[in-house]
Amino acid sequence: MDNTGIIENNKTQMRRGVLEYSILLILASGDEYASSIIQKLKEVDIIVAEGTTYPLLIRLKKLGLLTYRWEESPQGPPRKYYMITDYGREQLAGLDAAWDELSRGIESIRNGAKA
Amino acid sequence: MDNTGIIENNKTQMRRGVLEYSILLILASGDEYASSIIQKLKEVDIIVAEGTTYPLLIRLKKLGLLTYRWEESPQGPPRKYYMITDYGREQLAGLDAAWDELSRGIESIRNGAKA
DNA sequence: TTAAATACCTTGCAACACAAGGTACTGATT
DNA sequence: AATCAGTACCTTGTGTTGCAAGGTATTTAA
Repeated sequence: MDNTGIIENNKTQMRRGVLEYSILLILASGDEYASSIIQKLKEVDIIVAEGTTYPLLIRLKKLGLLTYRWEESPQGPPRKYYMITDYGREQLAGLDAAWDELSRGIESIRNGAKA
Repeated sequence: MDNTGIIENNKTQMRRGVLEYSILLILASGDEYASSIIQKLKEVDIIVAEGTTYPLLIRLKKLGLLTYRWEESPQGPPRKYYMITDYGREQLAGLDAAWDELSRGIESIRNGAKA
């Protein structure tokens, strides 16, 4: 049995849960296009694939959390800059709370587990 | 559009990522049976359904992270007490690291987002 | 024997991350 | 003008898995 398999699989699982949150957080501080979002996430070790990101951005747009505008690129095809909406900021506040709650929950179990 | 829908859905998503981790953490500090695990998770606001827990425990057992023993109950049917294995403890260490990494990642984005 | 409480488990559905594959624009090199 | 490399967008198919709903079994008490 491959030891790293379970861990790797679970890291993926953990990431899944916070992906939307992470993306909203990034966009809350400035507009970005898909590739730059992926890059920024990679920088903080939250690795995400293109095939995950594009559908997710489209979903968030449909939900009204994001909009976008096209912008010329210095090199290559135009970029789709995503922007967070007011509604998106509202929801982000809720996600902040959800993350805090989850963190507290895990910390509680962790400390309890030290017994 | 229902405001709470997105948040609720996302809380579920976040929970998903840490469920295996949470269960291993709980079992690391003592043997428990399914219903008591669910109860303990509820106490720290990590709500999980039976239909999620039973298949998950079975999966973790198949992976060799857990084993179980039957034990009589003071009331009602016998209980299946799950126990973490040595291998499970090894993997748990990896999950601890994964959780820390994820937390750090989110905190980084969050702080960056305050700009 | 019926009911309530506890505990176990399965089935079917829906959500969703990802690998792989595809399209299209730009600028540089042949 | 044709080709290639780099960048950027997007879709399809597959597999995993959380959950609601429904089901089985044991014990105790009325």
